[in-house]
Amino acid sequence: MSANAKTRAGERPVGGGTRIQKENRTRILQAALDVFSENGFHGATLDRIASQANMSKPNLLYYFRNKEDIHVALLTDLLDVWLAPLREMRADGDPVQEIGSYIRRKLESSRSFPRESRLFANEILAGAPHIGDFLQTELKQLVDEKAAILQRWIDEGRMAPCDPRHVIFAIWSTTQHYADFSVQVRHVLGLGPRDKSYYDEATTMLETLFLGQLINRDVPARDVPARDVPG
Amino acid sequence: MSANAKTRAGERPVGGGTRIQKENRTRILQAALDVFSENGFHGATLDRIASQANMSKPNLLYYFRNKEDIHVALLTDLLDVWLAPLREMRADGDPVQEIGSYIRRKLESSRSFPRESRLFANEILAGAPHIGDFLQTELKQLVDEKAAILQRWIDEGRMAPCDPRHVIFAIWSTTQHYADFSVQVRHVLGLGPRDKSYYDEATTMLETLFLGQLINRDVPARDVPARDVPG
DNA sequence: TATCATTTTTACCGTTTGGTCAAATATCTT
DNA sequence: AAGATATTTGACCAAACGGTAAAAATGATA
Repeated sequence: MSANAKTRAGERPVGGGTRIQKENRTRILQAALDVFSENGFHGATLDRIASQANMSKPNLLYYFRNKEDIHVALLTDLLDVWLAPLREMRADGDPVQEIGSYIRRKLESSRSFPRESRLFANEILAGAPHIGDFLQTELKQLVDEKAAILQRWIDEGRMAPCDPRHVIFAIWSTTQHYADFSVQVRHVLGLGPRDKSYYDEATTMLETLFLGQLINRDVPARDVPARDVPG
Repeated sequence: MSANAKTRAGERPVGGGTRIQKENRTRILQAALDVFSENGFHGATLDRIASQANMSKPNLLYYFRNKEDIHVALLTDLLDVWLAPLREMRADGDPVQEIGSYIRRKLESSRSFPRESRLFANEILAGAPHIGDFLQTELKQLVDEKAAILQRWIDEGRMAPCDPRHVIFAIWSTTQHYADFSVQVRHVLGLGPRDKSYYDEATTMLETLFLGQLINRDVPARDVPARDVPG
């Protein structure tokens, strides 16, 4: 007699649901990613998400119980993508190689998933109300693990002594900057609203920076060693 | 006969207004800074701002015509503070000195004005709807000007060839990270909710990084030069 | 094709929110 | 103290918002 005859897609049946449910879920999440990443949680409305998904609001609420559930679903999906580049860092490589390729992976991630990056940034800025747990457990664990690799390199004299976790912070901030603050980057560089051409320059610069070749301390001071630049 | 007998504080009289007006304006702006920086523009409500300022909502709206005006007023005040550290960069110093002290100023700014930093970050994340002009004109101009100084150092062979504007971006992102993403930083480091002790480590690390001493490429590979770390 | 579960829509509700208005109160000036 | 001006408040409003209920439509199944 099935006490729960009336199924509700919003309750996430274990098996994943019907074909229509899967389709509509992803449609909703795609639309929600657009709207949340552009307006933040409070700036986003169910009406806008629904219309972006070509769907009525009650229909949307048939698949997700409420606004927060959509947000949490997006964040949860996000975390794997977010962790992936760091997970790939190997202990048996050398610093130049490993840090260089980590930077490239992170920049590529910013270029490919700017909406996800902004969603994450918004959540952190708001005080991480939904993923505080994740930060304190899973993320902290991974960072500690990878920081130990860097610490090893420090002990070997291949890196300067410093808290390696801050090195990771620096890579996060510089690379994500190009997704989260892209408006500022483009305005300062004088680029158009969709122009992402700065990523190549950014890659060059960040590799140079993190591989310790930005500043040449051997050139003492003053007096230019004749360059072909006039003026 | 004075066609405008009824004065409205919200219309910003040129002279600055009465004593009470000045007091209440700053009270409101302080409260609004708290609320906006914690919840973003859409997450903030006039009721919360008013109660934070120990003031009724209609009274608040006597001093500012609407919510957006408060936000714009905060942003406008902010921009000077935001630009100050970069403005101080001198052309006649040397790279190590100038970049080092710029980083320290920026970090100090993050530590002292985290709410302002988050307000700014929120505005950029939202697409800079209110300060797009500022970014394209005033900020771009200043960056171009200071980038020219860095370019000079590059031409002199004292810095690696790269787009110096991206160097500035890197300094912005790494330093502001400690204000905007402080929740993440604290959770990963395992610190309490108000602990800012990480700023010293951050300063050390960022100076090392930007002054090109993070990685020692002279130490070739493998085989540890005997350290007192077991395992 | 009849039956049943799933999906979608229409109409609606209670609350919150940004904002107004007119009256009441405080402050300043003479 | 009186009058004018500046400030504060309580009552209120329309729109937007998150969310619900129930019926209608669609799809699956036998």
